[in-house]
Amino acid sequence: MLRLSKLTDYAVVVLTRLEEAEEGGVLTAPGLAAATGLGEPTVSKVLKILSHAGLVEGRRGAAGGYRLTRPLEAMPLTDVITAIDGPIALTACVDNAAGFCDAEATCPVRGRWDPVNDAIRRALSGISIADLARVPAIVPHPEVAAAE
Amino acid sequence: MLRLSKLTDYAVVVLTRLEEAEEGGVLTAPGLAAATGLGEPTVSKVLKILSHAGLVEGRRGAAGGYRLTRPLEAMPLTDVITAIDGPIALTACVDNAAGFCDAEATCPVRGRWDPVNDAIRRALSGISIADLARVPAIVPHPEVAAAE
DNA sequence: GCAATCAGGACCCGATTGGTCCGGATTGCA
DNA sequence: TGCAATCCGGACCAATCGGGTCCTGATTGC
Repeated sequence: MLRLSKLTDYAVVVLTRLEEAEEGGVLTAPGLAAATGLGEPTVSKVLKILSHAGLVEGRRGAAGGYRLTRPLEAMPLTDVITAIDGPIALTACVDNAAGFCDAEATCPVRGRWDPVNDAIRRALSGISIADLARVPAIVPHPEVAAAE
Repeated sequence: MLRLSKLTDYAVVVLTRLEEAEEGGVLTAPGLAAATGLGEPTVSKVLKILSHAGLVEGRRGAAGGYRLTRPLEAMPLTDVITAIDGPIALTACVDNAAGFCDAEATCPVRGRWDPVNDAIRRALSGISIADLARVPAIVPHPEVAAAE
């Protein structure tokens, strides 16, 4: 798998749409939901998480909404993943997260994945949300273009 | 998260142990289970998957067991991950896997994660199981060494 | 004062994973 | 030739986790 959560996927979409439509103003959660085609509660949830992480800024009140705190080019993908999926670590038993294992003595994988985590972290840190945003992203359906 | 399954973790352990103890012979699944401290059915399951992927070779019969088909140095981590967790792809909607989305027109993330998948794939392909095996792996417990 | 919006949490449902077990096939040995 | 040991393949169940929804409160502008 190595799959990250759908929320992260949604986050990228929302962030992209935020930068597209932002013209000095703010966008509301329902507005973003309509623009992205996602459910309103889900979009709201994503925005709340992103706001918590400082990637977007929420403004309450009648004319409230959300606003980017930084341009997407200055927003590495790792920030979004970390915000939503937590720290980047492939296994449950990472450096300092564990602390209690039923069989710590016999557990043969302690700390072993660190280089892997590091490699992934490095690979991801070179990608910004802007890099994902400018991908064409609308390609003809693969099954149509090249039916397998 | 970005977490991969525990089975992959176990696989690395089993493979490492397999190379350690192998001296031209084979190791049985129960033997490996005892050596790794994992459950016998689980080890058996891992070995079956690895055998399916061609990473190990199972020999039936009375003096049967499992044997590595290649040295761990020639076994990239991606092979193990692919064998157990399936193809490396971060989202459900990857290049050719989808084909049917309820809202394909409004889905704004189509094919967007490809560069990310590629980056991760590249980062992981440079790591072999041997690289993980030779990590000290037994460090003093983090909570003891540096209580947070 | 009212309406609109964000903020935070609780909650439930579904899916995926982890783990176990069983019967069958194959091989070596007595 | 029979037996025992082992792998092989599948089905099966329980549990954890993530996805998604909803509700109530706090804040702000009109």
